[in-house]
Amino acid sequence: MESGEHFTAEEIWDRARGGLPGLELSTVYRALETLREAGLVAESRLPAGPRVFEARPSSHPHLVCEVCGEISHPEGGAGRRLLEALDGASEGFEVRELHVTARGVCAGCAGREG
Amino acid sequence: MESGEHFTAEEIWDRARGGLPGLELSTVYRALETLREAGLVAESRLPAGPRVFEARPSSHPHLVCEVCGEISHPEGGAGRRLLEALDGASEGFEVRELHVTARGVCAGCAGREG
DNA sequence: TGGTTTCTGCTAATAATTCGCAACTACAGT
DNA sequence: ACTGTAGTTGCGAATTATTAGCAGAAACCA
Repeated sequence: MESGEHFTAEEIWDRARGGLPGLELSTVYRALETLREAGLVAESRLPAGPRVFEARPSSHPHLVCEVCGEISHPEGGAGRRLLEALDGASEGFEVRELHVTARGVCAGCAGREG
Repeated sequence: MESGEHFTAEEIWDRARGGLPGLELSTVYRALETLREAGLVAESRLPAGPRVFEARPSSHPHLVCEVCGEISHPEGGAGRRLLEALDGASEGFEVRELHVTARGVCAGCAGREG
C-alpha cells in the first residue's frame, strides 16, 4: 500500500493471500479498521463501488476518471486549499475530516478520446 | 424533496407510501435513478451509511455533523470556490462532478458540548 | 507455566442496492 | 374501440459490501 495506490478490501485480500494462504476477508476488514483508527490508512467512498483504502495519513482529494477508472491525486497543496475554501464558507462548522472526490476525465483519456 | 433536505431511499419510501400504499422500495430506487439521470436530483455518498438524495441540480459540498448527524450546506459560492481550488491543482483532469463531504461538528453541537 | 488477552478463521447475518420477470398501464396507430 | 408496443410497477430473489458472533489458536505476561 505504500505505493500510494488505492485498494479495495478485496484487492488487498487477493494480494495478501499470496503470502498468507487461508487469510479471510473479514480479517482484512478488521485489520483495515484497526489501521484506520491508528491513522495509518485512509479510506474513501468513491461515487460508486466499494470503499478504497490507501496508506496516506490525511484526507485529500481524489480524482476518479470515468473512462479508465484510474484514481489520482491532484498535486501540491490542493487538499489544504480545498480545506481553506471550505472553511471560509462553512462558518461555525469545525471540519475534522474532508472527503473530496471528483469524477471526470483524466488527461490521458481526454487526449485519447478527443 | 424541494425543502432542500437530504433523504435516503428508504426515507422517501416511508413518506411516499402515505399516499401510495403498496409502493415498493425498488420502485423508489428506480425512480431516483431516472431523476438522477435527468439531472433533477443529486445523490451523495456520505462517509458512512446509505446514499442520500436531494432535489438539487449540481454537486455541492456537504457538512455532516458527527454529533447530531445533521447535514448542512455551506453558504454562498463554496461549491464554486472548491471547484476552482481543485481545478487549479488537477492539471489536465476535467472535473465533471464534484463530491465534497466534510465530517466535523456543527456550530450548534460545538456550543452545546463546549 | 498457567492465565489472560488478543487475533483469526469460519459461518452467518445484515444492510444497501440491483435484477429478473410477469402483470399491469399508457398510449400510438389503425 | 382494438391491438401492438413500450414503459412502469410489484414482487421476490440475487448481489455486493460489510459486520458480527463464536470458538479455537496464538501471543503476551507475570
